[in-house]
Amino acid sequence: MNTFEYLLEHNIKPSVQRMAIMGYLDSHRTHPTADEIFNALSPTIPTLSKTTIYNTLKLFVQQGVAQSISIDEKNEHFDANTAVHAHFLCRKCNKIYDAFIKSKKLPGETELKEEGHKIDEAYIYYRGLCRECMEKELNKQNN
Amino acid sequence: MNTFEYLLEHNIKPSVQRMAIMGYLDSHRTHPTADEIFNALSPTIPTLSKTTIYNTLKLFVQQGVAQSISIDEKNEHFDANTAVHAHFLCRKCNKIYDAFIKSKKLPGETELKEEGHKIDEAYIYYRGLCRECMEKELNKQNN
DNA sequence: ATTAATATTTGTAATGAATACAAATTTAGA
DNA sequence: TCTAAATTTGTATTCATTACAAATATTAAT
Repeated sequence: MNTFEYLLEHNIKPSVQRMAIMGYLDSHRTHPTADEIFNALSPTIPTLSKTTIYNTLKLFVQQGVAQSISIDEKNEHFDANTAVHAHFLCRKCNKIYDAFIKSKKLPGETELKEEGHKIDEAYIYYRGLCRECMEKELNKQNN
Repeated sequence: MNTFEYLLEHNIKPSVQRMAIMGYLDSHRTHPTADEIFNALSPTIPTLSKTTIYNTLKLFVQQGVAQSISIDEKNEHFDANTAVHAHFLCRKCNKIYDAFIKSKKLPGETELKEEGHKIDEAYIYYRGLCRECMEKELNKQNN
């Protein structure tokens, strides 16, 4: 991805900080929090402020180059993938997994539209235990 | 609903506070926050503490008599309807609407299960502008 | 019934992510 | 270069939620 062009196309002036944050989000599809992004970029941009991270992420969401994920009640997570897709949070390791969505119609969508509501955003969240953590549990028992 | 029996059936000892909170949740399907519940019950139970509200709601969620809705990034909302159903948050009036789900399979669910993850909870959230608020906007323009 | 053990509730203090705000810096335009 | 606007920064604040320990209520045992 050409971060510079991509931001410009979405009416975001590509400052050093914004490029760095977008670049990080694009290359780390791990749904990082504002804090994680700050810790990752702080060494290379020593003057970086956490407020800038928050401001920029809010701007990114507004301009449609990132989506905010509220699957984790503690922290807000961010995703450079703005397409509607499902997220799965593992309660053990707190990793967030993606899942593609095949169907065009999402559950309840038709009903809400028929009632006259205008839908702007859609999120599908799952929580549970991921495969990796389940395997770890099994190994513990067998030792 | 017989609140007393209902709590007992779910291994929750029906104290005065718990009955009141469950009763409120059951009779007010408006997805209230902990604060709203506190303000509503505080007059009738003057000694009521906000910590009790939080403790009780957490217990309710654990025991499966309520679900927590994180559609609103400011506050956690609660719902006595524990069935999986979609929620729509109006960005203008902040009202949360329900929507029934017909299909048994939720988007992305099959993929996640095939990858070996165990799903315990599922949420479907929408955000946008509700019918009522859209009509208000139109009336403003026509005056 | 009294006492002891347990569970629940309460109030205050602490936490911490997110925001407000104003000063400092950078960028763009004349 | 100078001025205005935009962006960034740092600090202070907010506020929902949690931690914790004391107080109260409930249950069980003797």
